[in-house]
Amino acid sequence: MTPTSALSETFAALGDPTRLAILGRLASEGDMTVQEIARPFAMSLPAVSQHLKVLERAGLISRGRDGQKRPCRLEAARLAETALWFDHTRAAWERRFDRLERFLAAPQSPPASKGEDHEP
Amino acid sequence: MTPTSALSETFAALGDPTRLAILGRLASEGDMTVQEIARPFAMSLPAVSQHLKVLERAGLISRGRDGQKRPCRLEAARLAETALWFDHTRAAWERRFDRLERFLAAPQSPPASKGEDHEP
DNA sequence: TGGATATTTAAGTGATGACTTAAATAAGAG
DNA sequence: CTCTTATTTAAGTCATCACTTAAATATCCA
Repeated sequence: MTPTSALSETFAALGDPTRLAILGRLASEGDMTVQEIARPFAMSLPAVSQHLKVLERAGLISRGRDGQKRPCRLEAARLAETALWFDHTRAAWERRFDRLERFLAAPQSPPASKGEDHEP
Repeated sequence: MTPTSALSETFAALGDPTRLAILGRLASEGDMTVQEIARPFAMSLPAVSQHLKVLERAGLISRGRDGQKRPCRLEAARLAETALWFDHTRAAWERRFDRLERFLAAPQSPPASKGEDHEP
């Protein structure tokens, strides 16, 4: 569905503690202006503005306009869409296990697992 | 629970199309050696090896030893653990909506939403 | 109009990231 | 021991990233 490049761009946007904290705060406290978002961080306003641009490009937030303020809002839809990747990956993983189980349950000779020593 | 820095490191590891593809293949095809992993990619073996190191540091894969081969295995546990962030974030988001709804349902005057123009 | 507030753009810097090729290490096979 | 296979380390390059300060833009308010 979503092309891998877009997915990885979204994950890359999540791959920064500051941006993760911003999203967390938008989720629990609701829409905020850039100044409000910036307040708890020990960094300049432009730095925060740049983080917000990354989040917006990744589709994780949107911005409205309220006079001179640009309120930021979490985009829950993109969040949910991104979470799907984990579901799909886990599903593929489990499908593989099911196949393996069915194979091992068959009355033929067991196939002797190849990759040993997997807890160093 | 998981410190934000570790979470963001994991997301950063997911924020690359090559690594995302590697994980997808490990999920659906099972444990693979470095060579097998590298085969479909148009990049050198050391490049792939470096990607694997990133994934391992992020806890997303583990590696065993089978003679000269180092089979890579997806770490489903870390994957599930990472997916929890989405659950938590969505939960916080919904809690906020519940509070808002309860407030709006109260017989007092409605609070006039502040952030307008949120679909440009 | 002029001034204060909110936010972004520009331009630069140092660190990190994604590669490369060449050489090192590790282990199985003759 | 030597050859081949599997993987990693070393070292270097080029692009991107996370910031910074200074200046530009936009909007409100008197």
